[in-house]
Amino acid sequence: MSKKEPIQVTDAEWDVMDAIWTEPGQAAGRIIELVQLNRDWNHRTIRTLLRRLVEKGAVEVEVDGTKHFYRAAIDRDSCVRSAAQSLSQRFFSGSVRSLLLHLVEHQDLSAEEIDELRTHLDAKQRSLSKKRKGKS
Amino acid sequence: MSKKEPIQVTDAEWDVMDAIWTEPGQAAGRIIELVQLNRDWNHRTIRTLLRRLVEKGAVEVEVDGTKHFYRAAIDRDSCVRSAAQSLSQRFFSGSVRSLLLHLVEHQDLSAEEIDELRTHLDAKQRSLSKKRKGKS
DNA sequence: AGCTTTGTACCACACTTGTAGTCACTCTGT
DNA sequence: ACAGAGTGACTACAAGTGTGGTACAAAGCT
Repeated sequence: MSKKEPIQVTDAEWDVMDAIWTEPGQAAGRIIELVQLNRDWNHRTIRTLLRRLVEKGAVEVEVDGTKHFYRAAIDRDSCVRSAAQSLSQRFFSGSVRSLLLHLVEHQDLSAEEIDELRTHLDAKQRSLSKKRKGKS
Repeated sequence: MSKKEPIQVTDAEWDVMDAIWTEPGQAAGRIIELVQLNRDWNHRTIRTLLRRLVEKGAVEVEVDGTKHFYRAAIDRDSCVRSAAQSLSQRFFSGSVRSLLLHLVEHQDLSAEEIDELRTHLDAKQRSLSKKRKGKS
């Protein structure tokens, strides 16, 4: 019975999460390096963000003597999923389908991207019907 | 040379935006009614949110004597678009295509939804190739 | 052994956000 | 004309965020 509320990660914190997802189990020094590839932040700032992520439960620490090693406690894919869900919640009263339709309609997609998407949809549909057959 | 930064609307404020998008050009009283259909907020709170939205430039006021009439200065579709973009920015280094692929892969879609999506993709692709032909 | 670097813990501070309260004015019904 | 309801401007205030400073211990270099 933990994490009922989905852990609210802020914008700045995402950049730290990214570093941790990229190289799990690193100490603060390395994480700071990684983050600083993208953001021009003081190492103090990044340490603070790390601490807050740990407090929030988004990141776990393994203490070894004096050093702390960090790894994500939340999975990247589920973060994407829940972000997408909150987006569709906000604009399409929860319908991911509507979100997808909107994106297809309003974002500029190249012909190749459309093709790729269709390929994936086909695969998805095949696996769906297979599952259905096997199930019922 | 205005609005370079995309106007940061907060969660609570979205609910007010929704009311304004639903019935544009209403006075505060009506907007408060609309918001209160969904949220149990004090009318003070909603007035504050309205004021902040005006300050941010997300909403425009037309003053008529003593009353103010509000209408959105930003378009709903572009809000969805930019939200989707910031989402793909965060998780897919800006690629909306990757976001779409991820959604198709990881969100549960029914067979009907997949069909619908494919139909839209087809239409999209047709209009694309038409445009390409007409252009170059 | 002492100084420098590295690392963690705690503190600071302004700005934003959620959630309202107060003041002052106007409109409306009696 | 006055009381009460509606409306807008300004104020409040705690929690959350972005950004970084201080203090102090351990580790490593000279």
